[in-house]
Order: sequence, then structure tokens, then C-alpha cells
Amino acid sequence: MAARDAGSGTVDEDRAGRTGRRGQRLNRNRLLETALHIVDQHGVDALTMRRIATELQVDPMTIYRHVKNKDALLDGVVEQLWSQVWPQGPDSEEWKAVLSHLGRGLRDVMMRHPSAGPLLLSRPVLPGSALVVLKHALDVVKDAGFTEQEAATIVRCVSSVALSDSALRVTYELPQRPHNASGEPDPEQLISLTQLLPPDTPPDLVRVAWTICPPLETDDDFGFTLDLIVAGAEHLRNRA
Amino acid sequence: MAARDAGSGTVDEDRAGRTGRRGQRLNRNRLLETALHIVDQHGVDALTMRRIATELQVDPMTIYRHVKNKDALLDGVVEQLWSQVWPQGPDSEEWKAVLSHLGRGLRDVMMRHPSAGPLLLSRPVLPGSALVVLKHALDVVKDAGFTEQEAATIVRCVSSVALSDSALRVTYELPQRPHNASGEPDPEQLISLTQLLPPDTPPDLVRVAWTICPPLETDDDFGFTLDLIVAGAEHLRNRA
DNA sequence: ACCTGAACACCGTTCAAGT
DNA sequence: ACCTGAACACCGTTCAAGT
Repeated sequence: MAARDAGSGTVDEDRAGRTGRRGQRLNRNRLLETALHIVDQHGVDALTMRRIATELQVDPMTIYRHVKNKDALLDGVVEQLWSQVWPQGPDSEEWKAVLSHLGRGLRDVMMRHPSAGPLLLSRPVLPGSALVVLKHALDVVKDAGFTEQEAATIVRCVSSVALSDSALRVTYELPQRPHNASGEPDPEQLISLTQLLPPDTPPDLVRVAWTICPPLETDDDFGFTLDLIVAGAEHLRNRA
Repeated sequence: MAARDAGSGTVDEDRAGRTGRRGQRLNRNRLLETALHIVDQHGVDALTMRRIATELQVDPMTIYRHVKNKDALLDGVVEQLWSQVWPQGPDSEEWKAVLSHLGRGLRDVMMRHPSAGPLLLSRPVLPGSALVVLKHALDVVKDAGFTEQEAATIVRCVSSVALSDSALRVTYELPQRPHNASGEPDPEQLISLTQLLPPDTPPDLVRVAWTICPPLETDDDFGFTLDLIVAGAEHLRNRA
């Protein structure tokens, strides 16, 4: 509304700003936080160098002082997401617990940042924050009696499932509803899902989409997936 | 080199074209094929309405006659990829074989179109071609004695792993090498991988990256992953 | 030397002008 | 009525001009 800000910048900018501490000196961390914030609120497509700049009240070119280019920026966001996976050191050295922790941690990140999922899956370069987490899991599984190749397969399996299980879902595009224990479709959600599919989709296939991508998966549901993988791993170990 | 084409279009355009049958009447299928071709050869970022248009020797706006907008185009490419998963009807009704077939089919698509991986994982809407494949797997697994929820979890697990197992890898960014059975790093590939990681990555973490994302995975390696999931599923069934 | 922002070569899509 | 392509509102990034 007010046009007063249009004048040449003054020191006041350092502490003002409607939505908080906008005028702070820019650093890499604040840059990545803002980027992630934009992704969370408006989707990956809205993540634009120019948009970040206006969000930070900064010249677009200033961003390039903290990040080589847009690809590096996206890598930075991914790095930041992985760093959320293991906020505390692990308490247990039991391999099953460590795998569950890894799976749940990764999946929690996906649930907290649903729009960032594709980002996590499209950048093959593993940031250091990911390698630290994976190294621990790898070491614990190896110590439990698996070969290095087996351990790698198991850890990769848990990570893959945690990452793309949520990517396969449409949960966040459907209206949120209180969980319906019966497993029967909530009518309103079913309508929304139907509208997401091609209009000529036959009813039995709509039903398949509902079954494969149920909205609002309970934690136990994902627990079942983790149990399955851990049980499979143990079975293959006992066989050798 | 020759500037002769610059004149007003003639009927000749319908059959000429340096690289083949460029002047054909455009239809949705040819459009999607060309789009996938561009993705395969130059990556997702190169997939541009304007680039497709020049590739097809067509006005950019003509594309919008076959596809609502760019998002719909991407959905179309994903639909086409899923339709490659099950080229023949299944011979077996045995649930383990069907799950393996699903996993391998999906993974083969990923291997054939490595750059398209992120695309498959970023479009939550499941195209009809995917639902058909998933429905069959779902039905067979249900008939094998699993509840619908269990069947859904198992099918989703296989799909997730097949999809993002390859997405986690960097294979296609490393120089291709004959497979090295020892599992020890090929020096040239190791150097390439190291350069992909942040320059200050400590050696033990480079090693983790190598272990988690080994280049040129053998088929047996993925077979181990599938066996693991199937064994886990059976274990959980026997328990109930 | 550092920082800025005008300018460039794109992009997806609208829409008015042609047939 | 259908088709076309000029024009619009963006985008990432370069680079010359400022301090």
C-alpha cells in the first residue's frame, strides 16, 4: 500500500520489513531456508532466482554470490533436507532399529515437505549430509553380519522406499480428512481423486488408484512396509 | 547449409526432411515420441515446447492442439513410459513371478530412459497405462491370500524400489566400463564420482557414495532386492 | 576490488489477426 | 471455423558500467 519504500535505501531496511527480519545480511543458510520455504508454500515451479531475490529484498544477482547457479541452489536445498533426517545421534546399534530410524526419518522429511519430494529424487549427487546418515546405517548393517554388497542393497532399499513411497501418493493434493479406519473411500476424497485422473478412466481403475495411493496413510501402514523389508533382509541372512 | 528451404512452404515438405519423415501430419503419439526422444538425448531441461516444435518443423502453437499445456505434455510422456512396462500379457499367475515381472519391467524402463526418471517420480497422477499394470499385480497378490491393504503395500513397495533405486544412482553420469566382478572401484569411475561430490568430501564418505551408488549394477544385484521384498512379504503372510 | 542492474537469449502461453 | 505467429510476461545468466 505505502509507497514510501521506493526511495533510495536507508539503514532502516536492516531491521524493518513487514514479515520479519528481511533486511539481514544474506548468507548461504538464509538463502537455502528461503528457497525451501518457497518450495513448501508454492511448489517447485515457483522456486525462481528472481522470486527468492524479491522474497529476500535483494538484487537477483546477489544470490550468485552464495551459490554458483540454480542447479547448485537446488543441490543446496536437497542437502538441507537430508540434514534433517538425523537430528540426533542414534541411541541404538541394533541394525533393525537403525534401518527403521533411517526409513522413518527420510519419510518424515518427505511428509513435512511434500512438494520437495521430486527434488530429492531428481538430484543424483548425494550431499554430505546424506552420506553421513547412510554411512552409519551401512556400518551397523555390515557389523550385523551382512556383506558390504548386501548391506548396500538393504540400505538402498529402505531409502528408496521411504523416498518414493510418498512420491507415488497424491495425499497432499486431496482434501485432508480425519482417518477412516474402515479403509473405505471417503466420498469427497474419492471425487477429488477421480478428477485428478483422466476423465475416461473406468471405475475399476479409479479403485486401483485409490488402493495404491490411499490418502493419509497411517504410520502403521508405513511400519508394515519397513517390517517387510527388515524381515526380508533377515530371511536372506539366515539362508547363508 | 543450403538456404533453399527458406521460401514459402510447398507440398514437398510433406515427404522431405533431412532426418526422416519430418513433414508427417502431427498427432498426439508422434508428439509424445518426439518429446521422449528429446528427453533421452538431451535431458529433461531440454524438453521445451519450442524445441519440440522445431524438431517437428511445426509452429510452436500447433502443439497446443494435441495437448492442453506443458504439464499435460509431461503427463503424456509418463503415460507412454508406463505403457512400456508390460508389453506382453503375463504368462504366470504366480504372485512372486508377477511381482518380479512388475519390478523388472519398471526398472528396465528406467534403465532405458535414465533422464526420464525424475519425470516418472514427480507426476503423482497415475496414468491409465500404469493403473492397468498395477491392477493386475494387485489382483494376483490378493488372490494369493493377502488382504487388500497388504497387497497394496507390497505392490507399492516393489514399484517404489524399482522407480527410485535407479534414481538414487549416478550410473549414467559416469563413464561406462566393463563390469568389474571384484566390487572394487574402477579408478577412472572413482575419479568421476569424486568430482561429482562436493570437493571437501572426506574419503570415507566418497567410499559410502561408491557403495550406495555403484555404477553398472548387474541384474543379479536388483534381483537380490526383489528377492528381499518377496521373502519379506511371504514371511509376513505366514505369520498371520 | 566489489557490487549492481541493464541487457540478452531464452521460456510458456495469450490473443488478435489472418485464412 | 480453423490456424498462425506476433506479443506478453516471465525466466536464468552475462557483462559492462558503476562504486
